[in-house]
Amino acid sequence: MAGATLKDVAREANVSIASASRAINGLDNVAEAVKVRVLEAAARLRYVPHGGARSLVTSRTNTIGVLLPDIYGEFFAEIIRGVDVAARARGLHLLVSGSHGNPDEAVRAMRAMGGRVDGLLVMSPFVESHDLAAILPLSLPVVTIASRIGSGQGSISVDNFGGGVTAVKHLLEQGCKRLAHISGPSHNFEAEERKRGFLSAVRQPSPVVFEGDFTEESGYRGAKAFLASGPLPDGIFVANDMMAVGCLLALSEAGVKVPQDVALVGFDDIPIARFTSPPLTTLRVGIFDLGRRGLELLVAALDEGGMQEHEGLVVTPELVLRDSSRHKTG
Amino acid sequence: MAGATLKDVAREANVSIASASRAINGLDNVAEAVKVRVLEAAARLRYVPHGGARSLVTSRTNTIGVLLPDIYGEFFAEIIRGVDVAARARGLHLLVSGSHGNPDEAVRAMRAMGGRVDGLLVMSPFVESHDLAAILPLSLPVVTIASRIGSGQGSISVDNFGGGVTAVKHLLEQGCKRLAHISGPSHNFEAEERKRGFLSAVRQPSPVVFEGDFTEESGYRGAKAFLASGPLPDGIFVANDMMAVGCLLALSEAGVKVPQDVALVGFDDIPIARFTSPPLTTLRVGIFDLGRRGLELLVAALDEGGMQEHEGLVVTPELVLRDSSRHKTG
DNA sequence: CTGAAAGCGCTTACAG
DNA sequence: CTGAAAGCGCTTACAG
Repeated sequence: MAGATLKDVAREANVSIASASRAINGLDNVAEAVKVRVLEAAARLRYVPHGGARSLVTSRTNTIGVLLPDIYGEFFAEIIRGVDVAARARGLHLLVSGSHGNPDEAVRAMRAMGGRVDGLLVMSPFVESHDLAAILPLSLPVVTIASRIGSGQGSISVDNFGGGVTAVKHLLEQGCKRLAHISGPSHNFEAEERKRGFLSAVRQPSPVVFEGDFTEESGYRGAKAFLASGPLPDGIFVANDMMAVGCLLALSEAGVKVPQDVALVGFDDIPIARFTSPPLTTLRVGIFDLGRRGLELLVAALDEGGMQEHEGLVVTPELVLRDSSRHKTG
Repeated sequence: MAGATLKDVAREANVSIASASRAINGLDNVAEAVKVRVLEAAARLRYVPHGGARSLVTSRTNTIGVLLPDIYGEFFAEIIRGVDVAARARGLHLLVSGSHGNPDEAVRAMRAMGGRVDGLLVMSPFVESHDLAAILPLSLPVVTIASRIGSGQGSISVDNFGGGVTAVKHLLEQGCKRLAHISGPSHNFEAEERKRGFLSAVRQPSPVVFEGDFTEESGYRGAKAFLASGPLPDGIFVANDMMAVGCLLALSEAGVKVPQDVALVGFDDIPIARFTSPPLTTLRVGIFDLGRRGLELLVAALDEGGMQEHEGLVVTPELVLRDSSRHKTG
């Protein structure tokens, strides 16, 4: 009832607990007969090794902590999936903590994970370098994904600025003259970078920017705002696909044709993007790969003993051309 | 460098490790002065308690294992979010393992988690009761979410059959005469239940059923198939919203009007559902709540010592009425 | 190939 | 309020 221990298995198999341990762990310095007897005993007793005891003596938890922000939906899921697949391939467990709405919560979560993981994968727009430094044991490798801080043993980030520039250039090439932007929330680092890219590439005196919050609804409101005020833009760069979907709906309700009247470029290439009407031109970041490569970077750091500095990896978003931006008014 | 231990903290604070332990854990049988000194020493040394050692002696890991199938997207993310929020409120950690494409993998993952968690939250269409029984220590409480097995210390499931019935009844009330169904993959338990509900409620000799796989693309193909063969149905129950989105696109490309020509009902109420054109009538299951309540059920089982049997909780999907089904040909 | 023993870092009666 | 000591379940030199 209370869970069999290695001692129980050893007794049942008539061997020492040292031999039992070796058999369970598949070491080769065990007689075949002993191995068989131990494994059978273990199965009979439903023996499950106590991970804590093991990690106490090996000083390895084989667990990676994953700290996520309070982002919902596809993006979140894809990152985890990438991390998860890569972790399983290496026999690593994942201790996940998500939904941190503010820096304090995130820091508390990191603290709580500290003693149970070999390394940390942090994806949080909140956590600052000095928070990390204050809270973690010196020896815990940290890799950040798409976060503000670039410290730790490595980082993977997305060139959001470059993505914004690419979007604008593309719209200009399509012949758009009056560009507008629906941005993400201003406290979000990635959102700010995309906006900065937009502003730096746009060739207009004072381009219209509507601040959304990455939800479909705010995209809807953004388009409504454009429709209500002044001349309608003929090209909109929307900071994520979710908002672009809301934007499409508002435009379609207003009888505005996409891309004939207004060309649209989103960001993320969420699965739904190719199924909107018209399909959405967008900037794709391999989200799954972001997670996968983040974990790989962390594992590399662990293998090296943890203290090497790695350069930040920067992933460039790729323009995925679909009908929502085939403008060509010219 | 190698991480400070409680012994280091005790030495630094000039107290016994017993007192240090008490101070760190906030017990009240410690002199205020000692408490302060210990906490300061801990901060100075960046002390982080070793979770394994702690769980070894308390026989509590304060960690819940979460086993997920290889479902992507919203659903997955929302479940985790619900579980995560509820877990954090109780100071519990989450050990997550996802993307299990087959029973063996799922069972292996459960085994691996066994010795590191206080209980298991299983969401998998694959795992059977006898798998559980064979693999887990007798004492590990298990709660299943939306899974085939209803054993363990409790289960939360969705009345998928009832949802299918509700969808059909609604379509019939709208005046639809020729119903069709786009189903999920046949190896999926939930998909089968929805189809069974559809078939049992539909009043037609041999209703058309297209087997999809829960992706937008298969919904698209399903609609194409209906368009290509025989008389077009005037009402379609699509087994999830993702496929319904693909379905909408195919219909719109073919110039078929929704809901005038064909009424549509989806399943899930994913965020995008209210932003399709027309907005999608669908069956909503509070996915977040499914996760939250699953964790709560598990915690209750833990508190009771783990061995109580609980009844299965069944959540009834709720019809969310939107324009895609306002048919009224009559 | 095998076993006795030390020790990983912690908590918790127990005695004071 | 405090400390010395036992022990949680495991792995790993070490000696045989």
